[in-house]
Amino acid sequence: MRFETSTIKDIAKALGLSTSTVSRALRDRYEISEETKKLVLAYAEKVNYRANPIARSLKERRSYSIGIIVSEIANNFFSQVINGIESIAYDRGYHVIISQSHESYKQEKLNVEHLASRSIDGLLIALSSETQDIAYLRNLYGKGLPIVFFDRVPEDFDTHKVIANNFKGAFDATEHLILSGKRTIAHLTNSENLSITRERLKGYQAALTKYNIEFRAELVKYCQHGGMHNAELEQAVKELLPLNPDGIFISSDRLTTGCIMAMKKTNPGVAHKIAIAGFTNSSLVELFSPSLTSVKQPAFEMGQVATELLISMIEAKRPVTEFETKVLDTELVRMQKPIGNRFL
Amino acid sequence: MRFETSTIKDIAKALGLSTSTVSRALRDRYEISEETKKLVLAYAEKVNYRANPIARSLKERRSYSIGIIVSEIANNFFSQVINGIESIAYDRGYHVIISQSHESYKQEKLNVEHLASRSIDGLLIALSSETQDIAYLRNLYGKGLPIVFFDRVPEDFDTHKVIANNFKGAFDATEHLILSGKRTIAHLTNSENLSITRERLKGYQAALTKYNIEFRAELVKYCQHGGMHNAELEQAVKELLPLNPDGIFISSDRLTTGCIMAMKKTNPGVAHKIAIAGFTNSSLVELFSPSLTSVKQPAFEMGQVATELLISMIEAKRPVTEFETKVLDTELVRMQKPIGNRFL
DNA sequence: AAAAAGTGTGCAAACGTTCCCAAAAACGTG
DNA sequence: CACGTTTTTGGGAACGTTTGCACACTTTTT
Repeated sequence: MRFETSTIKDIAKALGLSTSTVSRALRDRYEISEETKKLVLAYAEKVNYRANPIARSLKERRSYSIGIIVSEIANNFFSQVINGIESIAYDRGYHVIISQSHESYKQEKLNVEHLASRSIDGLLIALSSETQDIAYLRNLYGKGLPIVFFDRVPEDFDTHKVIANNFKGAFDATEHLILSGKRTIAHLTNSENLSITRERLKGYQAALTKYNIEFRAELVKYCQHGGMHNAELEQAVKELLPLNPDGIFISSDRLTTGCIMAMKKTNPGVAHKIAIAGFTNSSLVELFSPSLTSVKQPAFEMGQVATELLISMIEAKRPVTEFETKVLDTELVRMQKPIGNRFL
Repeated sequence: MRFETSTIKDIAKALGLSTSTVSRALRDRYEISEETKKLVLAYAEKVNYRANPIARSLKERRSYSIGIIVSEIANNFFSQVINGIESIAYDRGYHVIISQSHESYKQEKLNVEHLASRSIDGLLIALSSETQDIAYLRNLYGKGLPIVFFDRVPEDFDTHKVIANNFKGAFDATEHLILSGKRTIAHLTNSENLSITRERLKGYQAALTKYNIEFRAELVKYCQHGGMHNAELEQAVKELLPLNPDGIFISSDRLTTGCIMAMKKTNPGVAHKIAIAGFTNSSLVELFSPSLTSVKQPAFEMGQVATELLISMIEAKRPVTEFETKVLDTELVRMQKPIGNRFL
């Protein structure tokens, strides 16, 4: 069950030309007389000709599509990044294929390899929290697949990368808590595997240092699965609360919302007593209770920049050897103060 | 810049066989000796052979991929539907390509036609709130492209459809408000173009009727852009509040969150005085303040069912003529009562 | 022992493009 | 008007598969 469309051959036959001529007219390549070109174009328009992208891909050995790997599309940050990616990709004639790793290394690898076999022209990827071994990416990269990392990037991989200024974002958030008078500030974060985890931890520590607050390792809790499992989060919260933190800095979107949820569930009483600052791109934070201070990443822009870089690699005539790591600034959105004695 | 992989030809050459034999061994078709099959399979495994899906698509005139059109992936409901779709599609060997209409008819049409030209084998679509004219879909459908609608479905289009029990969901939510003592219940809803709008309106009306509450048209506000524009939402809220509703039933995910946001912004004082019940699949509702009663759709399941139906159409040997409309039940999640005098 | 049936394999065409190469047409130029 | 040069066109291979057909060989049937 497939539907018929007119091909270049049909046009050639109808016009008494060769397929090569028609192809040239359509693609506007090489020398071709203005006259025949017009003729062909007019006829193509008339029969509503659409080039078959599959055939084109086969011949040209590229697909005009780029693969995206994120852990979860149901995540404000990532869906905004994807919107940024699309905005550039479509403009430049590329299609995007989105895959989700669900924070699983196995799934991530499977998806990447699936995409690669579908001859994507390039890959945009934010690593899963489980990922430690990126040999399979090196392998593909070595074979010539352009890759640009964003958000969660590996350290020793020579290619373009786009990240937020995680250090500063974390520093600002922590400093904000300190300036509101908090002294026992916990840090709930993602798997140590991730670059963002390490960078944000450093920002957190730097802020403590600046204000002469001792860093206490037991106040830092890692969630290996990035908050995908509720049990993990609740466990972390359960371990943290007995230490009586008066503030908590949380380092990722899902963890932030998940943590508040876990606190409300396990210790509803204290949820409002602890000041929260966390990375999140949710547009709904204003509705949250308890309210929180959030670090917003320029997600849309991150997607755009990463895509520009990727396309530049794809379309480069010679292998690219100069790589850059773009760092984009985050924005601190301060908690809204309660009005009166009601939490609004 | 493209990377080399081994082809069927390479294998044939290495093994001294013909490409046909290799192809048959790989595809496990026709009569082929157990022996050669093993030989080929072993070698293919060794060189990590991956069939080129592009070539296969060209030859077979199908792509093993299905297109998805939703208005927005950054929407809890739709991202859950997509997860459901993926769960089935991948199992059955299909790839999914996601496109967003951003509630724009033009964008929707463009995306669909783009997908069609990329020879997707079938289409799963939830119409944009702007869409009135679906002639272009009929056209493709007439040419043989299998289409299954979900959530937002057209009335007179003979194909499979999967929807939630919108009438009942709306009825339950409205009834809940009534049973909590509300008598002036407003209804904030999407564009009249959408099936879900009409069905939910009926459910709302039925509940009012059951409890002898007069239906007042001025209490119903439509948002043509489905809450994509803040101005639209704020305007609706501004028109609604002077009518002094004590309850409000909201008919979509984005509108629900958007409306609360708009109320808090424009009239923070009353936001907590109006009982809210709305359709939303957000996992974050528990964090919201004011809290609300929500109608949850079985989004994941909806994606699964729609995909099953679509694949059955794709793989049908003869044109399908018997169509079904599956209706899935919604779930009412009652508002959590405030604990003590704090809104938790 | 010959014919029929069954089994495994290879050849070659096809899917719809693009593009190299050569041929043909058009044009200058001495 | 013969020649070179430029412009335009067509032939045909190639991209990596799948598959109808034919052929060769083996086995069964008569």
